[in-house]
Amino acid sequence: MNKSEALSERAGNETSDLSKARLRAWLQILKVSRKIEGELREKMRLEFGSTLPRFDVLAALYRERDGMRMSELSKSLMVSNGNVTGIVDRLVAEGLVVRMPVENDRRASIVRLTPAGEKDFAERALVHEGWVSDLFSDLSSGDADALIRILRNISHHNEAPHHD
Amino acid sequence: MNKSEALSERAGNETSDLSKARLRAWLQILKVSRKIEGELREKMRLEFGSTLPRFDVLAALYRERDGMRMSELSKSLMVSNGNVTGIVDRLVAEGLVVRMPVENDRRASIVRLTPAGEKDFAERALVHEGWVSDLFSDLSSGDADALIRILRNISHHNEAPHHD
DNA sequence: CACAAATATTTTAGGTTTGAAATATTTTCA
DNA sequence: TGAAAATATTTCAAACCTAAAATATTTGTG
Repeated sequence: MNKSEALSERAGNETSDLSKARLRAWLQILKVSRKIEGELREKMRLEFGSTLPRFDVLAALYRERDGMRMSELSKSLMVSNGNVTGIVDRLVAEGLVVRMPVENDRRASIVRLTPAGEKDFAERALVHEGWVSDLFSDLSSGDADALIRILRNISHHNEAPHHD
Repeated sequence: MNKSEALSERAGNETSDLSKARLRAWLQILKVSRKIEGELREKMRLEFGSTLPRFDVLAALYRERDGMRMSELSKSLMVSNGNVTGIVDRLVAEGLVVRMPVENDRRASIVRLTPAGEKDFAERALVHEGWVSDLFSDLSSGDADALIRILRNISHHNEAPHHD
């Protein structure tokens, strides 16, 4: 705790100005992220008859054309294992991804895009980028860079400590 | 569209550098917001045996001590009506809020904190602010202000148009 | 007044999400 | 080798969340 923080602390449970500024920042992040997510969810539903979580899975698989394990997928998306199971099930039912067995490990399976999945995602990704750019049309190039820099700092500090 | 944007547009569906910067900014917002939300969810569960959505409802009601209608609550939290019904049901079961009839309008009801709800929330809010400040401990006062300014711009641009 | 339109909320169906338990398989090591 | 530990995934129960339909009530209008 630095000097000005220490000075502003009192008995009884008051909190510092810095702490309050950080709380405001967090609430603002939450507000923007909910608003944008809601807009994108609606567009996704109306234009593609699909959902954001499915789009996220397709995006991850599009970056790894040889496919990913379920566990890699859930780690990359930062959601639980059980969650990915259901989303992949639906994408399989839609014919956009397939599950393939892994040589020498019958516990695991590799998920990858079908040709239809690749084609659909490529189209959707372009449209999606346009939506985002529209929703952020007040964000200048400089502010975008500043935003990314500040948020990366926060991300890095909260990076999950990896086991060796 | 400004000159450099126009110059970087091509036939066929390429997108501008600015559009890509905005997309990166959005993905970074999403990443931070998921990470922080996950951390807070876990702390909320372990320390209070509760959840973020319930905390959010309590927070809204703490700001409006005379209570709010279900519709005001869902508008303020930016979630659907039906969603709030379930969360309030659970808070009622826990004894933290009550539903009261509205004079002259039997369709509506006012939700407000019980004394136990006020007491519990006041305690939790202090702890919560501490968690947030820790999670954002790399965020300087200046960066917090910059972040808030930039995000407010985005919020305002995407403000729901109100009906008169 | 009657009755259509508007409003406030709940209910419903379908999907997303978590954490924990269950299942299946592989690896480790005594 | 063979039991225990570790790993990969699915299943499960409970909660959250949305959009749309249903219910109940109030308001506006001919």
